[in-house]
Amino acid sequence: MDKQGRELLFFHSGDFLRQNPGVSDHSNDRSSDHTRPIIKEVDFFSTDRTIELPGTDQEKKITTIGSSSLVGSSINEVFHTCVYLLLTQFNALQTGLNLLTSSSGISIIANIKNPDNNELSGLQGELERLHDENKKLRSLLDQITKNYKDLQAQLIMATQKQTQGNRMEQKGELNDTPGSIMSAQHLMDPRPRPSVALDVNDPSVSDDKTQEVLVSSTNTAGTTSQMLGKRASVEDGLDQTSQSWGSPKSPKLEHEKPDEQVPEVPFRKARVSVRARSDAPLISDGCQWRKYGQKMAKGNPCPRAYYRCTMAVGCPVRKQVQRCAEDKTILITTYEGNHNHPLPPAATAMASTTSAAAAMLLSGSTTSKEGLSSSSSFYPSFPYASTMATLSASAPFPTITLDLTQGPNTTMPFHRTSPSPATFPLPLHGFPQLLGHPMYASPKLPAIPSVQLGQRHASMVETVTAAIASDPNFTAALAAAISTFMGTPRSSDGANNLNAPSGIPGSPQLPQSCTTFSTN
DNA sequence: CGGGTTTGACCTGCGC
DNA sequence: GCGCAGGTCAAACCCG
Repeated sequence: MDKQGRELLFFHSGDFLRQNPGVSDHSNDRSSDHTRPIIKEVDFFSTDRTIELPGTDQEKKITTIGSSSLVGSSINEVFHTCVYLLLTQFNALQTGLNLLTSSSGISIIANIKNPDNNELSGLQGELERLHDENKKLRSLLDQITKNYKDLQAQLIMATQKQTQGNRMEQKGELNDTPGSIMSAQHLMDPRPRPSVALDVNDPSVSDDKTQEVLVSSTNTAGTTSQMLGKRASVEDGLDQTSQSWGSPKSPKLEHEKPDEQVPEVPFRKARVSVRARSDAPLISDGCQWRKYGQKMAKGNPCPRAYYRCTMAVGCPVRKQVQRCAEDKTILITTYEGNHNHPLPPAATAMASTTSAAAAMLLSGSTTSKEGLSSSSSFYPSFPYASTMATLSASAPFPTITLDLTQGPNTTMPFHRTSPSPATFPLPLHGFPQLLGHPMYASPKLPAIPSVQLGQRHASMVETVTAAIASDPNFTAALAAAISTFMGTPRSSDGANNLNAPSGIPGSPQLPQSCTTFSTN
């Protein structure tokens, strides 16, 4: 069992774009350039990471990554490297620009107050130097963006190659499995590729024995991740005990479906816990749930209720609902599993959020185990990220906790009021990485029951765009990188992808990739 | 009567 | 091995 402790913090892009203490230190002390560390092993979840500054070393690093090592190393690792480099590069760059601007302003003021010619000339020289450096930084930013695009193209190519290789292996192992069309998301998954084809679009797939797998994989990449997780657990010899929510009863579940001959494979399942203030016994997430149990949990006077999804027979999704022992106004809803059925619009948001969060959790779990810490931040340089989404290290399952009960920023540009605080369909369809945004961290997350899905989706896109648009130069690269990291839509999903109201296959834009996420 | 809830029993994993 | 806690089952019950 992998009990690797982890804490994952989602970040608010706009926040970290504006703040970076580590870089500011550097900007004030240019002599520290030579001491900056070089990324030797990029760990997306590393907790002991120093933000680096733009410079030749990193340029070389990016060039190296962009030109080689794609084939030899895990695509996931490579991509993590890319994303991390982009983040760090831009972090440093952004801060550098801001500080330069600030420095320029100080220089001007100094000129007014001290009209000494020598000092004036010195300040002007400094100003020019700063301008030059500003230009360099901007060009570097352009280069980073370009490198990212190049790397993304290489990633796609490598993905295709690897997919082809997997098909060959799959044909060798399972003659009855159809060829699969795996998206980059699948290859982003750090786990080994499954030997079971997951192509749901293949019309030849009619075998009931594989239907559940196929259906599950149809809806989202999240399911694929979990299926891949199953495979990985077996191949790695890790986690031999069932880690599904129904772990003790999972064999029984198998018995309930005698014709279901998908092998029982233990796998790690990520949980997504949502903390929200609500007086209602349940949060309205759009799904239909049936309560199947209730227990008194230790250390909590409030009972824990167990629900399973009843929207489709055999849907593995379950959730636990329990009030916080410390604050009974806080309702803790923990989701696990992926829906194996189409979701109604109202349920898509939450399902996508939980799925994507879980996918991200699982995706990063194997690439940087050594860098994970139970008490450290995912992005220590993102000051607003704390308390937004954390990953529990003590939990038997990797669990992301999305804390919606507190927000660091009360100046919410997108705040909406709602007459019905009992429900809050999260408008986070596929944007789990933005859960750290103050908008979604409001103590009173608004419900938008009257808003049509399309409108909500559109406004959500705008919201997301605004949230990460602190710097337009970085928006495209970061959004594409993160969205791909979180899960690229399967362009082959076609009609099966009911959660993609307006998906644009192949586009690296954030909204498209996210719309295909569901809890499957 | 069908579907959902309640609740005690049971199973399983884990720590000591 | 034993006890505890988490999770699930399933019969009884409730409700529309």
